[in-house]
Formats: sequence, C-alpha cells, structure tokens
Amino acid sequence: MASQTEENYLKSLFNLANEAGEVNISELAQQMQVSMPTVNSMVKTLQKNGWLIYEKYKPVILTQEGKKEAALVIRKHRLTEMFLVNKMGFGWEEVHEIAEQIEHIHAPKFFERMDEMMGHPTVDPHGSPIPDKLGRIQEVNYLTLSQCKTGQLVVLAALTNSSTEFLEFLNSRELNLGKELKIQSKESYDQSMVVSFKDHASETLSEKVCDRLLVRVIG
Amino acid sequence: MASQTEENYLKSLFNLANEAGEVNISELAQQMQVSMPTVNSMVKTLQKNGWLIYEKYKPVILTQEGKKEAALVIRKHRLTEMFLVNKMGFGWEEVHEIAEQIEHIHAPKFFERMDEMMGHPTVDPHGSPIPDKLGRIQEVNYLTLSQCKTGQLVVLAALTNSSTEFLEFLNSRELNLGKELKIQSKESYDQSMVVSFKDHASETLSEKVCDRLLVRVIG
DNA sequence: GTATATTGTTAGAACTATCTAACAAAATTG
DNA sequence: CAATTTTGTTAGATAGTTCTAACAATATAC
Repeated sequence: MASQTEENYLKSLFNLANEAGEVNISELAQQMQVSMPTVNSMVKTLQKNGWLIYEKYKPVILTQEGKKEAALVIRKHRLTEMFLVNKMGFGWEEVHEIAEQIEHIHAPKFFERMDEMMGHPTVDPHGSPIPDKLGRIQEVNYLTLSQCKTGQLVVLAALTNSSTEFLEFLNSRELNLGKELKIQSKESYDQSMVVSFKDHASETLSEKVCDRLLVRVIG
Repeated sequence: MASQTEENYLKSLFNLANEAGEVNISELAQQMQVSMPTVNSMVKTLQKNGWLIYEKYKPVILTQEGKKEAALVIRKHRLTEMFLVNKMGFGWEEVHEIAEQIEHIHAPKFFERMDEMMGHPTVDPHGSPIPDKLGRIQEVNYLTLSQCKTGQLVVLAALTNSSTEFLEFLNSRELNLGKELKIQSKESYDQSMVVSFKDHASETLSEKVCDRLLVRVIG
C-alpha cells in the first residue's frame, strides 16, 4: 500500500505526464517542492513498488498500476471536494486543502458512501472528472474560452486552474460552472474578451482568465 | 503541531491517566502496541514539546497543554463518529476505524461544520462526551448496569467498551442508547441479570455485558 | 563542435519512529 | 532483607523521507 508521500508523488506524476506519459525529475521536484536528489531516491522506491519505469538520466513513466493507484487517489480527492461543497456547504474555493488531506484516508466504505449520497457525480466542483472505482477517467475535451469565436454562446464547464485566488476572482464576477456566456467581442491587441450573461451586464475577461475557463459551445 | 504519532500517544495518555493523572511506561507501551524503549524515547519528545512531565523511572503526567491537545483530538474523533452515524448512515460499529484516521485531519472549519450540521452534539454514538472547542470535557457519572438493583427502571446511556464485537452483540439484541430497561432479577451465582424491555420480551445479560452498559436510573 | 548551462546522480547526513539486546532500578515475594 | 520479577533505560540498528555538497551526463548556444 502506498504511503501518503508515495500517493502524493503518484498524483503529481499523473498530472505532469505528457502525451508520451513522460515526466522529468526536475519537473517533479518543482511540483513536489522537494530537491532533485529527494525525487531521485523516491522514484527508485516507486519503481520497486511497480508504479513506474525508471532508467538513469531518462524521464520516468508511470506503469498501468501506477496510473490506477494515482487515479484512485484523485478519485478520493474529487469525491471529497464534491461532498464538501454539495453536502457540507463549503465554497469551491475552500475545499482543496481539506481534500488534500482526506484523500489519504484508507476507508473504501467512507468514499463509497459519499459517492452514493451524491448520486455518483462525474465531475468535482471545478468541473474535473472523477475517476471511477477502477481508476478509469472519462476524458472530456472542452475548449478554453480563448479558443472561441465572437458570437458563440458557451456554457462554463470546467477550469484549467483552481487556485484559491482564481476561484475568488470568479466568485466576485458570479462566474459559476453552468453559467451561459455570449461572446460579444475579442480584442486582438491583448486577447481580452467581452462576454455577456443571460441576465445581467457584460464583463471584460483578460487572456489569462480566458485561458483558464473551459467551455462547451452551445450555439 | 503534534504529528499523527504524537497525537496518538497523547490520546492514549489521556485515556490511561488515573486519578493522580499518572501513566506508566509499560501501560502506554501496551496501549500503543510498541516496545518500552519506543515509548521511552517518545515521552522525551513529548516532554520537549511541553505536553507532559517526565522523570526517569517515574510515571509520566500530562501537562494542561498536553491534556488540551489530547482532548481536541478526541473531540475530532467523536464529532467524526457522530457525523458518520447521523449524517452518513453508518452503524455505530463501523465508525471507529474511520474516525481513527479522520481525527488527524488539520482543518478546523471541517470539524466546526460537522458540529454545526449536527446542532452541537454533546456525546458520540457510544455515549462518550464530546470535548468542547477549548478541550473541556463535561463528565457525567453513570452507573454500570451491574451496580443497579432489581426493580429499577434505567435508560441505556453509554458504554465502557466500544469494540466492534460488543457493538454487534448489542445490535443483535436491539440494545440501543436511549433504550429503557427494567431490572427483573439478578443471579447471585454469576451476577447475570434479567432485564425486560418496554415493548417486548426480556433478555438475560451476563456480568461481562452488564459491566459494559452505563445507565441512568429513572425509576 | 567545444564551452556553458541545465539536468540528474551519488554520497553522506539528519530526523522521526520504530526495533532488539543488554543492563539497571524498583517492586514484589518468600 | 535478599532473591527474583517487573519495569524502565541506554546503546545501537533500521526504514522512510528529506537535505546539501560534489560530481557526472545531457542539452543548448555560440
């Protein structure tokens, strides 16, 4: 069974993996906020446990078991976030830190019960998919708002970043998941966009913000 | 801040403390399921942190800060047990192991929210008192069923032991907290007692069981 | 295509929580 | 009260997770 530390490395590896499924030691060190020698010794441990493939001076690659282990931790994290928001009344900006701890609890019944109580949600409060019990993730490919064209009607579906500051920014503009936005215009100079809401006035959103908003086009 | 291990030692110390507040190294070693040298080195660490007083060859004594730290962990444990039973539908025999892990979560808001959602409960599902936010425990002195006399009417209020096996035994006899029992007779040979329920037939309870049932006399 | 910068590795140390073996103090018992 | 048992301590080792310093390999740049 993976230790808490190992679970955290697996999660980071899973999130950092590129198309080839490769992760560099330095990337991982930065993500985990530890030194490279620490990562070096930890990847050797993770390899012994069969969770990844490591060869000197090569990027590491998660094995199928490693991916599954990681996805199951992510499942616990996202179920917890959803439970905190839907059943305990927390805001989407408050749940990450708590879920970061609860994801390491070893109690299948606890997470299954959460799942049942919520009617088997497929996404977390930030729109990220919740892996199933076998660690399978249903990938959905949204567009970033930046990629959309003037005149399109879109629904805010997920985020590419869920930092507290960004979530608080979205709260201040009442930008919730499910919100419908119409793209009024795009400024070619700085890529900022003007969007209007169904009910009230329009907003100008910077490129940085538009890159972080994932949407479904509905018209 | 106490590590998970330190929190577990503090909890055990709190539970083992006698009237004088003293705990022997060997007792603690047995309770924690570790060797005496391990306890010896840990009590030195706990002393450095100001949670107990230790002198060579003397029993250890928790300080006020140590007691508070312990009580706050116990608070998190008991709030969690109550939440699992009242809000998540678990049986009282299923919650100990899960709470044993969740008690180490550092997220005041999480436990405060549980507390609010349940309307500030004063006892856990096994009748044990929940310490308040300052670590104060409201002690209630119940009698064991063994101490009661024939003819008395009592309410089952708490347990002196909450092992899964005992809780499952109580489930099988529908002996829940709040149940009213009338003491029909006590067998002087083996101290077993015959009790009757308000609604249905009577039961014979062994001395072992009677010692573990805490009651309030109501008539 | 060598020089430099970046990335990765090894060696050795520290800290936490644990152990066993050996020894010492305190408590119990005849 | 001396002998024995129980309890507690010290020393030294191990495993996990981290570090810094020094060095080595790979990648980048002129």
